[in-house]
Amino acid sequence: MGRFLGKFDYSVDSKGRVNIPAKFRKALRPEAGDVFVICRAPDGCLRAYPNDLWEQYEAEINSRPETKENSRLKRLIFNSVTDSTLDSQGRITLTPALMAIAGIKKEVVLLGQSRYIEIWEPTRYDEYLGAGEDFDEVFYKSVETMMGNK
Amino acid sequence: MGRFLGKFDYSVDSKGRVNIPAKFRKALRPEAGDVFVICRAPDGCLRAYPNDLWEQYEAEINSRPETKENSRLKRLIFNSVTDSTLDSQGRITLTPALMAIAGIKKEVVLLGQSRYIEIWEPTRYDEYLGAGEDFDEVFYKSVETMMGNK
DNA sequence: CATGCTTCCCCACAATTACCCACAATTACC
DNA sequence: GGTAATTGTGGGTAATTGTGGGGAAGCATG
Repeated sequence: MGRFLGKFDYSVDSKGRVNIPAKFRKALRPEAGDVFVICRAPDGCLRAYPNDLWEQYEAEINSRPETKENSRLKRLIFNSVTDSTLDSQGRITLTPALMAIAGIKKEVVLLGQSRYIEIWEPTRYDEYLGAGEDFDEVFYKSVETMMGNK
Repeated sequence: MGRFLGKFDYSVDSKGRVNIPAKFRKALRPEAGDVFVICRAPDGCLRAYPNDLWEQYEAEINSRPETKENSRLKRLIFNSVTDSTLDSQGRITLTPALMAIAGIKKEVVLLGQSRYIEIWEPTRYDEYLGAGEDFDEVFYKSVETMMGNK
């Protein structure tokens, strides 16, 4: 319970609304109160955090020393952060600013990442996954050790 | 108890449902809650992990620092992960995406791998076993490698 | 105060999925 | 070896899900 698994392809309607898979809605803890916090993430995608998890993340950021670098990171993050409550059909709404950052137009990929959800523009997503080492290489290099030992 | 042994040939119906051998269902620990997590595995097959085992794996991934490399690994893994609960007849459901990855159409081979189950397309499975070094070679080589490293 | 624009809430509908039942073949058991 | 339970496979139906759009309720603007 409380985990997001699976890849889903959805469309964005003219109002910027994006469906959240029923599976993910069921995985949402009641503490999150049907609220997602959406922010920009590395490699050109967005992340939707359940509200309760975001609060932990926010606390962690605030606890960092206020160096020049941390201040800049904080401003970059908060510049595009938006919270969105699920509507009665189970959708969230993306702001134009968020869509611009991720290059999202009419289609999105939703990627369950266990504790949060990533939102990608489909083409950008395919290019990201296609670049670099392929699955078997990465698997044998990094995963096998751990899976084998436990 | 709690181990999957044996090779089974089953069919995939029009809804993507695949039977799980009664023997495997009995071996499933109650902590798994009749849930399997199915993901892509090396050499063109799939793996079905009992939920409790998968959760250990997931926790380990989540504990890693968010480096560029780890992020990519995480996305590659989660890209093809789906969880499936046994239905009332003891079957799991494969998504079209998973079937495409493994080249599965109408038939599958289920291979008990002690802690998890591998799912293969029959032809691909036979070719994999037939190609490359034979049993004796691999066996002795593997033992020697272990001796050398210890 | 009226007008336009946006935001939210509700309704509608096609497609998909989950749940249930059925049945033949196999296996277990006495 | 015969009978009863279990197992593997298929399909039908009802509920859910994904998607779109309409209309009321705010909020700024002229």
